Amino acid sequence: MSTDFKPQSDFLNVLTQRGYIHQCSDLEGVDAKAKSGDLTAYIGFDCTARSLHVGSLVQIMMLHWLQQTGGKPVPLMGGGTTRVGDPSGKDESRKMLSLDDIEANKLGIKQVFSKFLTFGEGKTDALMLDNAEWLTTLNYIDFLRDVGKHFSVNRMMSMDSVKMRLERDQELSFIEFNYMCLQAYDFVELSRRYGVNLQMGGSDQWGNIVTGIDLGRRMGRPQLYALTSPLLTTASGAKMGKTAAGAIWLNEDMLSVYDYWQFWRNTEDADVGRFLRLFTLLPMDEIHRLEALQGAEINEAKKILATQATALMHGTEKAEAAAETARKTFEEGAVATSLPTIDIAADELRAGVGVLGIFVKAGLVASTGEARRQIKGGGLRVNDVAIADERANLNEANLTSEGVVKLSLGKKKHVLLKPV
RNA sequence: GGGGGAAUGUCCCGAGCGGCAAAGGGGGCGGACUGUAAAUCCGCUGGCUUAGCCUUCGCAGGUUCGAGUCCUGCUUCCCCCA
Repeated sequence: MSTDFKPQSDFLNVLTQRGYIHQCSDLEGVDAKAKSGDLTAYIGFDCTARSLHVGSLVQIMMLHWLQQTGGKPVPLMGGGTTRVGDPSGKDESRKMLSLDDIEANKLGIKQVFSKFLTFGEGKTDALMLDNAEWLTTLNYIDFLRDVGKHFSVNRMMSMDSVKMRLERDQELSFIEFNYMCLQAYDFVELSRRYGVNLQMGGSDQWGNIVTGIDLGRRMGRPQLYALTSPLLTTASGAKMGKTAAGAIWLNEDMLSVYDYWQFWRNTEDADVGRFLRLFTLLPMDEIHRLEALQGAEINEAKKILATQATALMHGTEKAEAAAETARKTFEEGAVATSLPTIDIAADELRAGVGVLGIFVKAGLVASTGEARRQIKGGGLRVNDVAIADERANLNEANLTSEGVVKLSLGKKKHVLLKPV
């Protein structure tokens, strides 16, 4: 982003200081709107999974700050656009989701917003919308006549995302063009119906958003604005929140609070400051203090990051419980009974169960084959003792004084086995 | 419409004289070292009831003791000519 701009509004001040801004179509324009309390911004969320993951968290936080600084946030469910599918950045087209799946996903995704936004009828109350509201009733011919005539294919061809595909001889399907048009139309429709004047999103959405601004101008809407956040990667270049174990989901039924806390606790040193700004509400001077910590001391900052970020999502109580579980597990080496737990029938345990199967059941390894391999590499432990023999059995003798068996993969992943 | 190429381990990229569970990367997981970090080094990276068995190289057939590899047809993608 341009550097010498000095925002007047609280909104842009916060976003600038905390590093949320990658590109903006008109900083002065957005600033003026924000200052006059006249800023209504939306962000679209695809309904492709039952839960959003940390990749969407930057966007959610932007909506949060907008509301805190006097603007009106509008999370938009892509109930309509998900039926088409956004092919940007994909090398093969996404498989089509059934309407039932999309509905179910929508319900799952919605939950999370109430934790970050206040909904209601007031001026700065958040508004939850779904583009199925206007997209599903769209008539193709009408759409082409009223909206389609405003799209300049010439202009769309010159967009980076499109140009890149063409230059690389990569497939660019017709559906992708349509997705762009629908998203642009969303912006205009939101402007008409709800007075939305700003669309935010990840940096990969820039082209789509600007197309919307252009369409708004052609269709006689008041000036619309675009603001994107940087694409989040870790300091070592990996995509945020993607691990082999799975995405870092926001919904508790997809990822336990403890694992969510652990995700933040394991932040790389170089990311701590950035993440504190983006994913906590801590004041800036506190963040400056924390990110200045050196060496092992930075672990204190990581714990604060983890607890703060987890508290935003799951509440302070659960966040602190997760922090305490981690403290017992890692700092005391004790068995914290609050670790993720699976049940086993007491009779079954009495009879003895094979160690391979039980690690699979605990979800620590994907197959007995992987369990075997991990045992060879010294990666599986029972009550903190590495398993030497893959044919070993567990029985009541393995119960700790807490009445559980602690199963571990590596040094960080633990599951308790509890007889019932 | 004609001609030429491509599809490989269900994360990706990619080698593969008829003997192949299939080279090599990346990514991931584990071990060592650390600070639950990074970097580095080492191991692993189809499934199972594991001295063995089963399933994998776009799809369907065929040749062969034996096919990722050869033949035929099909599908999809790319390039060149029209």
